[in-house]
Amino acid sequence: MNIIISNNSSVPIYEQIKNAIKDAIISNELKEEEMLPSVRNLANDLKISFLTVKKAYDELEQEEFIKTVQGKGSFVTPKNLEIIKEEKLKEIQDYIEKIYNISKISNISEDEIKELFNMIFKEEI
Amino acid sequence: MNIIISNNSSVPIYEQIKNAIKDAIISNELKEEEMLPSVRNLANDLKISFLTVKKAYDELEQEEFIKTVQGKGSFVTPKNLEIIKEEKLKEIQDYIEKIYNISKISNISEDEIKELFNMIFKEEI
DNA sequence: TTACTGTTATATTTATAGTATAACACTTTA
DNA sequence: TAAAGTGTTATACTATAAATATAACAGTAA
Repeated sequence: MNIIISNNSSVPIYEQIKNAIKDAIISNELKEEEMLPSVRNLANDLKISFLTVKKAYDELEQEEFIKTVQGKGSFVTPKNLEIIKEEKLKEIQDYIEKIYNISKISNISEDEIKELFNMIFKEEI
Repeated sequence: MNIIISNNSSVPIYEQIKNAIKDAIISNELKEEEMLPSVRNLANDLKISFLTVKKAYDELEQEEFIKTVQGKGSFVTPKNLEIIKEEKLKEIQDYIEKIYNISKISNISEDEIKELFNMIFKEEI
C-alpha cells in the first residue's frame, strides 16, 4: 500500500493516514480480512511516531473499517460495500450542497455548474 | 450585517468572520465602498477580542475584499464582480474534482451523482 | 524463548487560536 | 483644539491539538 503524507498540509498526519487507508479499502486495494502494516512498521516507513499511526488505526476501528487484535495486528473489516457506498454518496451530497450555497450567493447559474461538471468528468476517459 | 459565530466549530472564529463578510460582499449585502463595522464594535457585538476581528479584517484586506485606512475604518473594495465570480467558479471546480475522485474510488456512477445534483438544486425553487 | 504484534502512561515540544491590556497614531467633528 | 471615534502595535498569557520520545507492559505465533 502506498501512503504519501505531507508535513506542510493543514490536514493532520493521522487524518492523512486514515484517508489513505479508507481509500485503499474502498477501492479494494486492501481486501477484506487483509492485514494492515503494523503500527511500528508503518511509522518507520513514514518516519513518524508509532503513536500517530496508532491514533489513525484507533479511529479507523471506531469507524469499523478495521479491527485490531492485540498481539496479532489490524485487519480490514468484512463490510457491506453498500454501506460504504452510502457513506460516500453522503460525502458527495455534502459537496453538492456546498456548491449549491456558493451558486446561490454568487449568482452562478446551474448551467455553468453543469458545464464545469461535464468538463471534469469527460476529460479523462 | 448579520454574523453568527460558533465557539464549538472547528473553523476558527476569524475564519467564520471572514466567510460571513465575503458572502455579504458577494451577495451585495455589503456594497462597494461601504464601511464595515469597526473592529471594536464588531468585537463587542460578538463578545470576542478585537484582535480576532482584526485578524479577519487583515486577511480580507490581503485578499483584496476590503481596504483598511487607519483612523477611518475598513471599506469594501470596489471590485470587478467578474473576478469574484471567477474565484467562486474555481471553488466549485475544486469541489467537483473532489466528487470526481470519490466517484472513481468508490465506483459511483455519473448518473447517480447527477441524480443527487438535480435533487438538491430542484428542491428549493 | 524469541520476535513479532498491540497497549498504556508520562512528559515534552510545537504551533495555532484566542484573549487581555495598554499605549500609540490617524481622522473627523464639534 | 479637544474629544471621540477609527486602526495599530507590542507584550504576555491561556488553552488546545498534534505529534513526538521513551519505557514498560501484554498478547500471539513460530
